[in-house]
Amino acid sequence: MPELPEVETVRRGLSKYFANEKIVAVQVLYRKLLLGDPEEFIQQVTGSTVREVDRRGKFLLLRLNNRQTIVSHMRMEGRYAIEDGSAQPRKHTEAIFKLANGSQIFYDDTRKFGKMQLVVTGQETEEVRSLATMGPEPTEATLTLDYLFARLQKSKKAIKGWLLDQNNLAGLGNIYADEVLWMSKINPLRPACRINREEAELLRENIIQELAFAIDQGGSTVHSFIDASGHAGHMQDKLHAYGRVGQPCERDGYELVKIKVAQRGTTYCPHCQK
DNA sequence: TGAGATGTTCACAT
DNA sequence: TATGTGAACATCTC
Repeated sequence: MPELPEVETVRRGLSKYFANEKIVAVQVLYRKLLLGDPEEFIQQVTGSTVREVDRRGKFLLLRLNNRQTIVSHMRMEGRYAIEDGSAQPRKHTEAIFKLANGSQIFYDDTRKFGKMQLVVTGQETEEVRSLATMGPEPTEATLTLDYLFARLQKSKKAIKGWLLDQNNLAGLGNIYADEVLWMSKINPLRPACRINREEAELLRENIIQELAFAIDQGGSTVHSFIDASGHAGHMQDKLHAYGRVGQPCERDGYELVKIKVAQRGTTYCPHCQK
């Protein structure tokens, strides 16, 4: 379940392995992976070179040398893997990029939710609507307290759901939303507009620090996430709330409970998250 | 055996 | 406009 830290980890892996190697062939084994015409995709990508790999929120942007960009979203279980030239497609392999150096990059997706789309470089926001409306990246410079607090005040939504909305800020998913709320001692059901400025400041710092820390840990391996070279992350061992239902809160020892907020499983401490 | 849970985004309903 | 719900899928658990 790639969230921002996992996508960033994959981005770094792909940057290294695509690294100016020509893509000599593309195989698409699941046509619905692609938004747009599959033939057009294959034709444009074949013979091109990935100059660099960018990221915006949970989207990967593979910059080709022919003024095209592959916009890739892994959704739930999408996964890139580096393989040698003899590797055969697996049950859920949806696309294969064969590189000039003989290696292959597989895109696998057990649940088939992930999507790829070819767009003209620079036209991403015109062609991918969620990129056009996406909120700021969660960094010190781009996620300001003034923005965060003002935007929180405008919404009555439960804070958990608010944090998951990529239009408010980019990159948080279910795992890290639970984590930053636990760290900030905020109840996931609290309406966004009921968070005061001091709490917003704390929330902001926790979001920025937690995501940076998770990237440093190579992401969380909870269900299927593995980086592009096949290594699991370590972040799952550092989580305080997500996946710890029934276990004692590390702060006060009370039992963590699981509820549903915005249709998503949400684990929190009812004693210290107010 | 089969219902329910898993989690991201979009389309649609209210 | 803002918010909520179900669908797109496959797999695992109870």
